[in-house]
Amino acid sequence: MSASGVDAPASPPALHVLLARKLRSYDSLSEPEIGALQQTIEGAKSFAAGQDLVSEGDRPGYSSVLIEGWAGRSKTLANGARQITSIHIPGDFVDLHGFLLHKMDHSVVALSPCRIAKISHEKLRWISEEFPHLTRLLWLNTLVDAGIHRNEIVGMGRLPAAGHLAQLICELYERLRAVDLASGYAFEFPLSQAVLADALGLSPVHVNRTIRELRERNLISLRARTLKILDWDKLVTFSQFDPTYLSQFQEPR
Amino acid sequence: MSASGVDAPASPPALHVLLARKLRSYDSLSEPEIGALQQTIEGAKSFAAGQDLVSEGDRPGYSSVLIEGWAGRSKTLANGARQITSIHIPGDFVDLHGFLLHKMDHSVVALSPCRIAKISHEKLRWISEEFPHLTRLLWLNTLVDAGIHRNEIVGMGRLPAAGHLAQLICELYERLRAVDLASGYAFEFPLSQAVLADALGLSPVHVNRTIRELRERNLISLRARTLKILDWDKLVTFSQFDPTYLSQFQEPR
DNA sequence: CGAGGTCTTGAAGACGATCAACAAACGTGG
DNA sequence: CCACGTTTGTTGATCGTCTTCAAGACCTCG
Repeated sequence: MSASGVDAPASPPALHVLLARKLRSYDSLSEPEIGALQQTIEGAKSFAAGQDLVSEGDRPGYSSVLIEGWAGRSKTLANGARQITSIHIPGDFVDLHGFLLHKMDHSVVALSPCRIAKISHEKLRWISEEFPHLTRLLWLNTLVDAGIHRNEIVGMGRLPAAGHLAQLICELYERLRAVDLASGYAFEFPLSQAVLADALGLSPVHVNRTIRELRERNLISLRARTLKILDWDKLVTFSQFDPTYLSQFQEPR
Repeated sequence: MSASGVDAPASPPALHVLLARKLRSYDSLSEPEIGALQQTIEGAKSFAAGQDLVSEGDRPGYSSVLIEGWAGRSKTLANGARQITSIHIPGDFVDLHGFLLHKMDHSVVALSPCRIAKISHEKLRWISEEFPHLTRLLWLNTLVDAGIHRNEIVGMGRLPAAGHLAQLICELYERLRAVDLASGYAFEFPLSQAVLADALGLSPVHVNRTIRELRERNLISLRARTLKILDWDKLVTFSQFDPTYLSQFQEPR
């Protein structure tokens, strides 16, 4: 992992800090709730880019939180085509839904070198029995995922490629900022154009041309795995991005 | 769950029956849980096709369960284009996520004449404090919605129009069967081609041609708002439909 | 029976896919 | 540190799917 020009923290924060920060963006946490989270954490595990953290059809006994790196939820079709349904960044619970869904309806794949920590489903069940408020925040976390999915559907169905890509960039920026992984309007962007194509439902060639369009419009720069948003307001207007669905505002829940 | 093979019931079932049936497809319910559901029900309300049950930006104090008719979650863009992110049928909680999201990130629109019942968020909170197992089933209900969204993303991103439509038909059939709204392989299908276009992210003209393709392949017939699946196995193969994500099997949750 | 919505079809055009070739960047071992 | 192979990015040409525009048929319901 390279030391980049972007000001990533010297060492990644502990899981419960990362997770607590995320849940706190929805509502404040009590001491016992933080303690409960802390207790549930199990050891970290590393994955190389391209590896499956979880595979379609699995029935994992735990859920995983990303500590470092990016991951994606992906489905692969008979002809080998892959669709990434959502992209995940540090602090994201990549398969919290596995707790109740049991059988995974998709894979979770490392899109860059990743480190995760686990929370057993047994302990999640304990939380759901003993900590209703914390449970609601975990539930909310999965509801935000669903909101991300809905936005993706709108992007795929009704936006042209450039608008769709711009929207994804806006969303990732807001989410990265919420976990302190952006410096100014720049952030590390570890995805190849081929991966981006699988996320957007486009061909790699067209992703290349779509990025060029955003460059030529002076909306972004992307080079050496660093993405810079050159004009946030114009990018938001261009993509019709509305961050409501991310629910990044504290309210009693 | 054995299909009775009979026509739709003469009068629609009471809300708590419909909802209990749905949640029971995930796991069995205790008497107190059924009692709790029963207590939370508030009066029914009717909507004409095209009306909003809930509008984007609303902060409703209750969530709605469809008793009769079809509804859709929809977002509208600046140019007036509409994208329906999911279609809902009787027994579906159309905006359970509003309980924790608070501000609606999309509208819910009646796609046919609808009747709904309400459950106040206050009572949902009470359930989440007092009935952890029932809460997990409600949570699961929203997770299945997210799975439906993910499947839609795959359909939009990586399937041709005909495959995508076929997939949607397979999904709707399975969901309708689960609430006894299919007789054999036929069911009432109240959507116009224009509405279907907004759900699939296509133009109405192309939806027309796509339906024709499925007809010509002898996969479906669609006439007088009645859809018949002529060859289930071929339709499943053609659309690569895999119902895992619907989680319609009982397990301890 | 008329009117509006819905369905159907044709023709032309746009957006994105595919195929092919090459350039640039990266990483690994010598 | 350079050489070399592999992955990633870039560009052009052609093709196909889906969109748009337009017109007419059909259906449904007052």
